[in-house]
Amino acid sequence: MERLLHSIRIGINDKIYVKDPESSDLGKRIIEQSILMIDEMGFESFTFRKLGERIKSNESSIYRYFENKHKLLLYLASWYWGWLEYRMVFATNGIMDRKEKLKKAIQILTQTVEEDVSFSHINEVLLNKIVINEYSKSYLTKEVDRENKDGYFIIYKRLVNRLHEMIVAMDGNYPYPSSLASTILEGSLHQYFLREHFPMLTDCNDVTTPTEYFMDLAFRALKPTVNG
Amino acid sequence: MERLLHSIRIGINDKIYVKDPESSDLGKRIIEQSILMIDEMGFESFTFRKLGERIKSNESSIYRYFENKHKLLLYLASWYWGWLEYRMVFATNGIMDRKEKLKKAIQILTQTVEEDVSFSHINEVLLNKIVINEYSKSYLTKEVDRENKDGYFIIYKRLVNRLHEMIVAMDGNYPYPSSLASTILEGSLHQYFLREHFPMLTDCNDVTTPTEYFMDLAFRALKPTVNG
DNA sequence: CAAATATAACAGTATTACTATCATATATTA
DNA sequence: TAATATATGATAGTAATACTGTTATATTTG
Repeated sequence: MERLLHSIRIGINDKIYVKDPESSDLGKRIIEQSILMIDEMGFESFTFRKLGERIKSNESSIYRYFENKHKLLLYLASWYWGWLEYRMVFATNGIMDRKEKLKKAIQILTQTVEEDVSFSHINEVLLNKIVINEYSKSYLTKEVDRENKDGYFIIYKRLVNRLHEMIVAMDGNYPYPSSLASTILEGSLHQYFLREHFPMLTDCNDVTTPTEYFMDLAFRALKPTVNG
Repeated sequence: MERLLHSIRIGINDKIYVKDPESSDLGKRIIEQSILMIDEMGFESFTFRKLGERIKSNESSIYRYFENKHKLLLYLASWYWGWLEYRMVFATNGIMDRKEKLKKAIQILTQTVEEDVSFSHINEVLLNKIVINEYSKSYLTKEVDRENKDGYFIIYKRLVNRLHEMIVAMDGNYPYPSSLASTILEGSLHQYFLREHFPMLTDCNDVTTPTEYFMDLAFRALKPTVNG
């Protein structure tokens, strides 16, 4: 599993980038260091000029990979969701019991990436933090409909849909499977954020995880459908 | 009720502004027109220069009310949550039955502001749209802990806490009342956003509302506590 | 009417988010 | 190996942003 993950390639919509960052050493350094820098200074303070200084490359060279930092964020987010999707599909693959399958999916999707599983240039632990702190900014824009049309959110949508399908498989009578799926994914990012910055607004802490909360919530809401 | 709402004043942390915008005609025009402009062009494209042109005032005059547009957003958001809090407290005030009280609270908090109830310079319908599209940006920053310490999010926190208390009152055994409260508030903003831009990711549409979804979810999760 | 205060007008600065041009290094292929 | 294509680097430049500062002119208040 570990080994497999090291060599997977996440298929990202090629409209997001100008030149594929996986195709060169400079491209990989752009990805690697932008993750470190966005984590350190936040997306607002992060600029291509600063990134250029950091990787000892030129600002204009970075523009040859990404039109702007917004597109870079879309790339990082797509990679993250693609990576999570892969892990989820892999982990739930052999499970026949629908409840167990959904359980495993929720576990993978709402868990933090605790240990650094990365072998490559991408640090998934930091990328997870970036998604918690910055992902909303990638779609809360006036361009969201055009960018959605261009397929920039396709991996995220596919992931929500996979969860939706597992919910329907377990309880075909539940009336809000899509909303529950999107609530679990978005809500878990939010609970992690609250745990860090607004502990009064969450029950999640060192001992209780967002995973436990959403696992409990989902199975209070869902009742197994008797298979036909 | 309508009349009362027209004359209420939301008590907003005076560190958020340099000069109280409620204290002058220019201040009110800043609030009034910034709501219209942020709704039209989005928070990123909105600038004090443009606002100055629109209200035929000077950029530097606007800076005498708000340090920057981020603080203005915090002001608008605080006003919105304060207004919602007022409506919720008012609407649930006389209700003795704990389940009915919580129901009413969830209804007020997750409903859109359908009709323009505004009498004053604040358009609550547009403000609700702004909160859906921009609120996350007010706290997803590197300054969140300092700003939280300075009390910039106090009204929102109080609102989540009120909902938390109603949840506990109805079901004292439920283990995640804070998380459920924050999920309902944040999640309903998210479901409204999805309904508008990612309809595949939600079951909410013209006939099904986020209110129905969260009402159903909350009461699947909670079971009345037998009063002692 | 005088004094205080609020607002307007204008200028100026550092930074951002790019775009453009040209030079040079490296890789490819003929 | 020379010619050529491609990638990257260095440098300059532009319009816009996010302010700050100064001075002039209204408007309010005592």
